Amino acid sequence: MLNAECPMPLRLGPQGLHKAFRITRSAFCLKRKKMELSKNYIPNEIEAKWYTHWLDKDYFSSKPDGREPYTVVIPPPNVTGVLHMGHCLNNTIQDILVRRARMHGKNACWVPGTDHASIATEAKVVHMLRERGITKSSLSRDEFLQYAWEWKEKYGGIILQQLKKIGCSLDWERTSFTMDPDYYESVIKVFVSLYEEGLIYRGKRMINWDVKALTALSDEEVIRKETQQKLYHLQYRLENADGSDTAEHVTIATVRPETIMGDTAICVHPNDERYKHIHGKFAIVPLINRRIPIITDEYVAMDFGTGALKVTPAHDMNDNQLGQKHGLEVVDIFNDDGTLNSAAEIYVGLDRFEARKKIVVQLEAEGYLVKTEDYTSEVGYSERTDAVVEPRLSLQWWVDMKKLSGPALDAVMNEEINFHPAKFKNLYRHWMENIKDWCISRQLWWGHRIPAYYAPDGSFAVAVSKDDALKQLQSSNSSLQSHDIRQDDDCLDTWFSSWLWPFEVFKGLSDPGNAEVEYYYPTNTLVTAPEIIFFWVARMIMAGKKFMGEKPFNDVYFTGIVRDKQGRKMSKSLGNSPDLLALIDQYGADAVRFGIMIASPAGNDILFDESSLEQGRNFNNKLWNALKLIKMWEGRQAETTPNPKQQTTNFAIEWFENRLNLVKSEVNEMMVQFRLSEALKTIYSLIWDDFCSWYLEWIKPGFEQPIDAAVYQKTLVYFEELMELLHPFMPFISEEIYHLLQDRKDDLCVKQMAALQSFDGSILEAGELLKQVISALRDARNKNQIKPKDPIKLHIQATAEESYRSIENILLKQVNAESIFYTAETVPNTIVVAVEKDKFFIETERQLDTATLQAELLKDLEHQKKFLETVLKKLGNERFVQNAKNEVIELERKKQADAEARIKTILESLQNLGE
RNA sequence: GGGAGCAUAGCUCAGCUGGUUUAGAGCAUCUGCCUUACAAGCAGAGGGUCCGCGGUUCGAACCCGUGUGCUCCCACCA
Repeated sequence: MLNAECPMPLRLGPQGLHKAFRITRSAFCLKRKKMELSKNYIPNEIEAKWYTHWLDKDYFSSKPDGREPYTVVIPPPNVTGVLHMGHCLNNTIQDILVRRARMHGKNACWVPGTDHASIATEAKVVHMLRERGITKSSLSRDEFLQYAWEWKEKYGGIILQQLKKIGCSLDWERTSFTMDPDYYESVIKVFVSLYEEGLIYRGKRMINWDVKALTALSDEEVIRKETQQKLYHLQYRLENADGSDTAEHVTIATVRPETIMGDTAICVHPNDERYKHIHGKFAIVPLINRRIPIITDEYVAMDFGTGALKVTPAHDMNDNQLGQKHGLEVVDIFNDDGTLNSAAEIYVGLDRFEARKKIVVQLEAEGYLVKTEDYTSEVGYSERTDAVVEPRLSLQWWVDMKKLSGPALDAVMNEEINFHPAKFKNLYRHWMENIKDWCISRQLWWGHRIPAYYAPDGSFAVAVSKDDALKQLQSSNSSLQSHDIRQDDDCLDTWFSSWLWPFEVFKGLSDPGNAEVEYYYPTNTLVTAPEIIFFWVARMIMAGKKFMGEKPFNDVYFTGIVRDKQGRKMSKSLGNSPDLLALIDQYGADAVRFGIMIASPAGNDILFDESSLEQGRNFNNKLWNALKLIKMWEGRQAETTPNPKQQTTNFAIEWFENRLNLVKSEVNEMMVQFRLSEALKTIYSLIWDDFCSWYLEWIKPGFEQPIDAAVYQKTLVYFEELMELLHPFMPFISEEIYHLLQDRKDDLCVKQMAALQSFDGSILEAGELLKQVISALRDARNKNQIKPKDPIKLHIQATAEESYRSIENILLKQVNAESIFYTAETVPNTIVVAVEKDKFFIETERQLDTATLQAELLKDLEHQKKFLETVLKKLGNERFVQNAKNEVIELERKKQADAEARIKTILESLQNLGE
């Protein structure tokens, strides 16, 4: 395996990598002077060299000017993040769009940055402190934050450095962070203004509680997973209203027996015949003997479990609603960390799942457990800590989403913002139409602290500063002093800052109307994963509309989710996520970019397979070898002389030039439609098939022969143009080849692409015909076991002889013919090959295997006859002839003529064989 | 329970507005080549009930209906 040693350490701090690039580059330049082109392409040094060069030249930095901007803001990765496949896909796509825009005269601006990721970062810091023997609870808020910033400065943002390895052309001077001072200020401003408008409120509601992170979670942060559980059937003794024993029982089914101490009712369906006789009675909660009422509600499903439901308003979303409806008592039996509190009366201090085990044992021992069933249902887990989420009643801050969602929904539905692929519009609409209020408070220290200030009497004020808050509070209590009031301890949900990202990176809120935001906003394209369409995309649209009065972007490109070969999502816990940096070292960044792009149309999940990286590496190598071939000709140019071979090479040039123009238009069209992988495929095939396999072979001079100087110069131009097309996708090798082809002072990275040119269809057709002829003749050689080295004599019976005379040279070497003759008659004892209306007779020394040939011909004849039949049937159909478009009918006539000609040839050939 | 999407070669996928479709590409397979750019390569080949069924149409991989299978999203049946 070719695994060149990495010239630089893999993981470096923020400054290290750039430095490493510089050192490598100078070493490389020294070596370069006497360097021959290596056998295979070796990417590592070349990639480091060019990235440094581009940075030195400041190509990625953007300032407002007279050009049209092309703006992309990076979806800010977590500051704790490490580059993985998803990032690689996402950022490669952005880089392709940005580089292409840069080469098309736009002022391309791609803004990098990171997200403070409150839960993830706080968890990392807590972990780091624990290793040093420090507990969070022993620290003051300020002390903790000091450690957190220390951690952020030291380890945070590694991912941004890693993006350089894959070639991302980000404007590094614009690197933003969601907790930069200006940004922080804007987040607070937004909170205050939404509060003043009545769109933010404080309320006690059921929330999703993360018992590990000790914080509330928004609905979107809860992952529901199918979980194997047990459904326990528990018997509750019944009492009459007067307290006398009925000697009856009611059996309920529950998956959470540890919550029975929080039960405050048992509920049955009012129409359930089985339970009508117990309406109005009371049940006794086992183990703790609390007396609770039997209530009725249509909410209960009669056909599930036993049809009787225990109601625990403190620990279940539905039970809470039932509780409110029926005025039930709320008994909260859990502490913050998921252990039982004194309200539980028993097993106090024990973890909820430990308590469950013990309670089940006790219930069974005391005869309350009548049945246990296996049961699978969806359980909520914290996205960040994977703890089972505990529904909990709690006082939190909320955003009223109803008013914000309207304009954001419209913007997408009326295509002011375009989704690619459009299918995500439905998903978006569904969510927006059923939107719920957003819980934005988090019980964390790392993040934007909620700007609410409390007076000792519990009243509070929301303001951008403590002083402002004090003034507000003093209006009702003039004796209040600054030291009397206390700021809310909680932080805001991370998304409450990232929803401002597309404009706040240009200080759209902290410095309203500044020249930058006026120029760059709204941004052009957002590239992101469909997973965060609600978390982020929807909220950015709301924020853009609300705070800037304008959409945040024109287009949203949704990538697929990168999965492993078995279709599983890549995740840390599965360990199926490959080490991206190791892959880059092994295959090269261009190959990785190629591999991940070649099979990933917008919105389709991609099954990651290393073989596509191999394909990318092989493509690099192909390019490298084409370069070597052309470089061999550099010193062997001959002045143009009028000789018969001239015409041949003219044809090749003319054909490729037209082909290039055609493909350029095609690629352009695909790029406009965001069909990136198709565009890459098209370029790949243009280079490998048309340029290398056909064009270069057609113009290739004989062994140690000179090449026509004009042809050579044209070839350089074509190769450069191919590199131009390829550059956005594979920036490193294309830049390298651009410079190795000729001594260029400019750089491909900022080269402006020429306007599209028209192409001549008839030349392209002639080229296709030539390819067909060559392939057919080669196939005939193969089938007749003519060794590649054995030359043939070729007889051509053509409708237009001249067209072959002008390309004789190409034909001679492509099919290894020693001579070409033209004939009007069938040539006996030859292999006959028909292409369109022309016939080719291969004369060879070799004994022909007539039996095999005959069998082949008969098979073909059969096929052609069948085909002709279907065509004739179609043409015989009056309604077809009446209704179909003229071109379609013409085409069918052509098919008919071709098939008939072909059948005739086959018959002649069979006759020829018989002789 | 509600919604969305997908089903094309052994595998991964293209196939945009129904007609250049006699359905393509890469990988894998087979045959022949170490031809002085490239064996990480070259020249070829084989391989398909376009998930089943029904319909619309002169014409369907494509549109409609239906069945089956898979995936994802949303939702409070303990």
